[in-house]
Amino acid sequence: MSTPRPTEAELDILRVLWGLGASTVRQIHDTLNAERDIGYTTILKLLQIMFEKGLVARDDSQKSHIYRTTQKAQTTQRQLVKDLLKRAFGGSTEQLVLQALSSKKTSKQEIAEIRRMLDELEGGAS
Amino acid sequence: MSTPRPTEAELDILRVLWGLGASTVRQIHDTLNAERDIGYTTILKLLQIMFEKGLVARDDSQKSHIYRTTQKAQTTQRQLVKDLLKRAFGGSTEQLVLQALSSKKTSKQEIAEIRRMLDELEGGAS
DNA sequence: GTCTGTCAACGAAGATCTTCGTAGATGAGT
DNA sequence: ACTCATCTACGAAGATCTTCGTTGACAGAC
Repeated sequence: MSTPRPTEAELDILRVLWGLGASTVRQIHDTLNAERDIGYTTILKLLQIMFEKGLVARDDSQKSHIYRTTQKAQTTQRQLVKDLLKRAFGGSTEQLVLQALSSKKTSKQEIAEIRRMLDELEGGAS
Repeated sequence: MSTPRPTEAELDILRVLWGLGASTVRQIHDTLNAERDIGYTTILKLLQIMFEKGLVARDDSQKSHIYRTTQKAQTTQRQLVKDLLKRAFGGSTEQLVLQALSSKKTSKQEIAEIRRMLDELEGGAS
């Protein structure tokens, strides 16, 4: 039983948690509310739903419960990429990478970084 | 007024249209129904909705209307990648590329292909 | 001209997602 | 003990998405 794919609003919250680490509803709301108008109880409700889905865990030993992700950012991100790869690119990794690189101006530094990753990947794997 | 992001079911249909080119509802249904059980009228309804959204155009000069995409596959794919980049990766292209490459075993050939793309990208752009 | 199969149009039910108001609990300060 | 601020829990409304049944149009076969 794996965790389901997060919805859009849920992903917003996960993104905040990846940035802040374990947080209270208040902290998450403050962060997210700076980007877009959103009610406190909306965040709370979402976290409760995410808790039921297993997307987050919580420590309720304090009055203000503390939420944290159950999956590493990498794991969730990889799943999302895998989905997109299958649903939109028919599994063609290089097409996805191509669009990723051309969807945004990519700096020479980033390109060098990616080259390094390719080297590692080629060196290590089959 | 740009076209909205396709939903999951809509993307299934776009993927078929990218593969087949302009098609009738029947053709799309036959293709998609081979993958998963789905009613004919479901496809029809989706195409009508997609038509209203501007995701597809249609030629209704024949009894069987013929649908085609209004955007090139590349355009839609790039938009989807851009969204994912922003929503899940905080804009870090290299993280996305990294996850793309490690989400599936990537062949040496694919890696070489990607290297070539990097060369081109670096040659042309800033 | 009637029957049969195929088609588009329409409406609607059910699921899921998003959002928030309200109510009730709890702890801090006075 | 009372009040105020803060917190969780709950329910529900509205939006969107997904799916398909039904209906009526139409064309070809007989």
